[in-house]
Amino acid sequence: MDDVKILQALADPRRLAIVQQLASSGEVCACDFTDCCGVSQPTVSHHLKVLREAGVVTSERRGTWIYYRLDPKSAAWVAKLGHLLTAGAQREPKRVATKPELART
Amino acid sequence: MDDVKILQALADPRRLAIVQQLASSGEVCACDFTDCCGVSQPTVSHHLKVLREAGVVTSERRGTWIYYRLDPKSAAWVAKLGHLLTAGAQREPKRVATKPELART
DNA sequence: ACCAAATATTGATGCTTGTCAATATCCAGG
DNA sequence: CCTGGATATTGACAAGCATCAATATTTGGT
Repeated sequence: MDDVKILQALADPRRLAIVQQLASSGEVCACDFTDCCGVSQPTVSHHLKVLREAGVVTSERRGTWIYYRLDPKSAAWVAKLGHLLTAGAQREPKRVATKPELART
Repeated sequence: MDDVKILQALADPRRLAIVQQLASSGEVCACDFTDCCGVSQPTVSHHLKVLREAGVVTSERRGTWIYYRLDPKSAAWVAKLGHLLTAGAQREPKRVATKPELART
């Protein structure tokens, strides 16, 4: 599970919309994303592929339709990153010399 | 604060490295990122600009040096997204007909 | 076996982005 | 006010990416 791949997958307006719809619905048919994104079918297919290969979503075929849902592992990773950042944002600056060798005398 | 902008800012190996170093150190001088990223000084400056304009980091000038830290607001937003995704990943599929108008008879 | 609907792939195109060399700007000290 | 170090900007280039039209593939039903 590549860290940057997950962020790259989320860093697109259509894909973020897809992911947000998945988060609220739990499971969505691929054909329903065409409306949500206002973009052609091949483009939706492309975006779903990016999300799939990044491990953000999983797909399950049921008949002609393919249903998508969020992958818990990458979701957990994003949450972990969120905690890391919020913790880091509150941290007191390490006074352990950011740049010791160049410190003015 | 643009949602996608934040993710786009984080979705780069160098910038993620910068952000992670900030998370662990709390505050870092701009000059220290040159080593960490293995990339030229103008490129580091460019990445810091992207992070700044996305609201991911804040900068404070002290003499010749400029110190960077994480912005709590965007950090909180990432955490919120993480929670949204983890919650959505566990949700039971809405049985509220994903595609009612096309349902087979 | 054939048809229709859902999804995927291909190929082409225009836009965005990461990178660097060169140069410019800002700041503290002498 | 000039010099040296830190950071920013500019310009150029290559690589990546989102998008679509056209086409291919898969699947269930008849």
